[in-house]
Amino acid sequence: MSVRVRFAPSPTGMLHVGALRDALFKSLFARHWGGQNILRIEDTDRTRYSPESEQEFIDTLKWVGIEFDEGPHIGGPNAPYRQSERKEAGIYAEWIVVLLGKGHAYKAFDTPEQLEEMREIQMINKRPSGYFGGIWRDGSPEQVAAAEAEGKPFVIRQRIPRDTAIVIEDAIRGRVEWDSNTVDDPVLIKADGMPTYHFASMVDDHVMEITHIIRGEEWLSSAPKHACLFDSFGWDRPIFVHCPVIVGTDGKKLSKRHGATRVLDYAARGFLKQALKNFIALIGWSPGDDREAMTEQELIEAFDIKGIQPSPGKFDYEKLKWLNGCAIRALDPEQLLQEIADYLARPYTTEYFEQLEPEPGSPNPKDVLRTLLLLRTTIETDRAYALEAIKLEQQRVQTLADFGEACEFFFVDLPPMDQKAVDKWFKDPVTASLFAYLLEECSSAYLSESGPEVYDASLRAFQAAYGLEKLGPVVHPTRVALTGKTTGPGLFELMSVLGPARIAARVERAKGLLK
RNA sequence: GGCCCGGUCGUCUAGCGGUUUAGGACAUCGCCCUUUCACGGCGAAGAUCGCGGGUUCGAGUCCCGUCCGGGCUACCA
Repeated sequence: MSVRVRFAPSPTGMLHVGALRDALFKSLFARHWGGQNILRIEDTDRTRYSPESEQEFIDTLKWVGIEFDEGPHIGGPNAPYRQSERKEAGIYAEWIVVLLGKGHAYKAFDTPEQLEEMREIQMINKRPSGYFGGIWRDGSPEQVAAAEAEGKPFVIRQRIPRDTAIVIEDAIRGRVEWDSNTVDDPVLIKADGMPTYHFASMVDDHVMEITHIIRGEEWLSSAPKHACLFDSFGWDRPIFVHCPVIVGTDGKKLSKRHGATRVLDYAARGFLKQALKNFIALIGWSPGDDREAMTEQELIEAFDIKGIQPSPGKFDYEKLKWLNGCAIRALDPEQLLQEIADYLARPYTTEYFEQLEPEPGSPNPKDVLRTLLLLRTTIETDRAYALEAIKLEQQRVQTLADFGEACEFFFVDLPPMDQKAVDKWFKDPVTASLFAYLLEECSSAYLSESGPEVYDASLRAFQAAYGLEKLGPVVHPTRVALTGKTTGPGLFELMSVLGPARIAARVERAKGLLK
């Protein structure tokens, strides 16, 4: 039998990195075994469901390149794939009748107040809290009929067997056992007729022939209920795989406090989908050897449940950046340029920086946005020039967003000058001669189509002519004059890309700044 | 309160009773490369494997206890 897994999110907000990890593991697992990956929307809680959120889930999944073989957006043999629609189709009603008939479920007419009081008493008595009986679990048919005749609202609960052990064999944690007397009777059908997760999900997993229930460890405590439900129906249990979760640096569940958790924000910050997936896969999973930077194909080939760690992992932003830098360097320049163009074409990229609050220690979002828009314009108007600039910066950035700031000096007429750099490098008397020399060189025809080696030779000729011991006094003032900064690509390479006209204009301006 | 899960360098991890002076990676520091910043290369520092008992000739690896952390304990998922 082929492997079948499902990503079954409840679209109640943004798609965060924890959900992405969940989806990624399943996708990798399905691809590894040549099985099917199914998308199912769990929207049985109508008060929390939002269609915008569902759209965000689909958009995000599309961006990261996690694909499904069946789902609400593409259909499939098990349609519909939204639980609200499956409810309308009568799927859950049909199965609850079966369960009721077998005596594994029962109607309970307790009021919320009664349940609340029950739990309080249980806590005080140091007993497991939850619904273990009351009058309805063992209510007589007459009592039930009477309550129904009165029109009292009711829920349908699962009848968990008592005085026995419930054992599951988890693929990551091994054998886990519960005393069934500590497992309460969960609600299967709510008073409004909607199924709960416990019921809808398990019924769907069976109907859709899911072979592995891969989910976060927060579900482990409900696993005995789910296992019992399969047993009650007489269905084969799928393999349970309870994955560790991703937590924030404080060890708590990832939330807004830990910085960005929305996957689309990572896209907007200029992370490559392959780097993000690579990084996310490495939290809680390892190929078993020392490999870290891996391609999609390598991840699929290496992915295995045996490599999943039982303990939760923290999200290390620094390592993500490193991996992203590796991914950028792995691209050939043409691909990279296309990647950048796509990145800049996405509306959310600009939107993100527009609404981002400035933070001390990181570049001002306004500046990032400005330089990014400049890069976009240049790619549109002078693609070849933009490509040359990007080639030179490819080795020194970590995110796509970094290209804006890094390439800025290539694209503006006169780059903004770093005053400290000017103060440091424009005071040597020889600098005036250097600038004069550069202007003269630029007016010579031979420089117009020159490569880096020609600029190299030209500057070294100046060094020799003035008997300078080191190249520094030549290189540094020139760099500041041309880029406004003390850091950046190799000077000769950058000069070759700028060309004599731009060089001349910048040197001319720099002359005016000399001490 | 109850039930369950987890615990190896700051972080992600390798380890599946002996080849371990516990390996790799990120971050940190140093050196090299070099016109700068990066990239790359080399190296340093960093974990008595939460703690305490066992089992064993031998334990990070098995068992028990304990502590700490987390999850669940909804007519949420």
